[in-house]
Amino acid sequence: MKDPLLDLPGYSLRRAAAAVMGEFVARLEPLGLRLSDVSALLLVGANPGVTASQLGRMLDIQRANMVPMIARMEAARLLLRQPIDGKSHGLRLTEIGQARLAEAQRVIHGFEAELMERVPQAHREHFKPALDALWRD
Amino acid sequence: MKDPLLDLPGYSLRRAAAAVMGEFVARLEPLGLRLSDVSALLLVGANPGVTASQLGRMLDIQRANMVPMIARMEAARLLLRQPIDGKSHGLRLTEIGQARLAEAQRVIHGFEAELMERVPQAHREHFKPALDALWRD
DNA sequence: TAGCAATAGCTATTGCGCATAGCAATCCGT
DNA sequence: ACGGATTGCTATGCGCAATAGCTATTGCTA
Repeated sequence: MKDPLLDLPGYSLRRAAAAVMGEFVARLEPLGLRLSDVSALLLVGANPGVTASQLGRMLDIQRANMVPMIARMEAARLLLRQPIDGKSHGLRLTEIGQARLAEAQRVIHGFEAELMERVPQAHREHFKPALDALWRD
Repeated sequence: MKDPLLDLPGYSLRRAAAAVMGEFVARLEPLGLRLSDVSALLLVGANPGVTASQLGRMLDIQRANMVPMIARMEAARLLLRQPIDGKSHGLRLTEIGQARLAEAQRVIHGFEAELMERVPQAHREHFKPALDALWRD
């Protein structure tokens, strides 16, 4: 059976991302965290007081889509919002949030290490730089 | 503003795939084709008579999700289903489907060329092999 | 300082891709 | 001939992201 897709780098990118993210999501499941939660957790942890808008810009997520995400994490007692002025709120991790972040970080680092192991050593150092060229200008 | 995500190869993979696929989808829009349509079009074009199940296995798409996809493409007169036996149908491109495939191939090849151009030359030859190691065993 | 554009947060809705569960009909190997 | 596997299908739900539109507040500038 011919498969012309196998010659297309773009298809390789798509399938590789799907496979890797699927596995990552599976490892996150025991923590009760979604993919998007983890990035927010990391970013709020590293930048206490950021607003939802700033977060959205860093993650390239629309403001509208930040709302349910923040609400869910707040409901899970992972973070809290404190008013900065009349229209902005600063986000900070609760203690629960910090603990969950620490767990997530263990998962992340283990996962990233295994990910890089799966890339043949000859290509390893080229992996991230090549990908970064495609989305960071 | 600190961004710990930028150090994670997995995040680079995710964002690169999203950026690249977004751009690709945009170029497909004038043709009235979805991302998943294109892969089906390519595969049916290269393998006339394949069944939806075989297609699904090649693309790693569940049988259940093939149904609306095939139905849509059939409704658009891109392909037709002819019974093989009492339960299977062979898929073939119509003339319209073949013409649309040819258009899609032009888009694809142009896009793939530009994609590889955006990968710094030093990393270029490592790009696809590294990705393929992550999803093809 | 008054006015106005930009910003922050939000609601509501939609689309895409993918997953699971279950069903009826058909095929095939022992 | 029978039972397990396969095919195509319905129905449904989840996660992520996009768009349009709204209110209130902020902050620049004329």
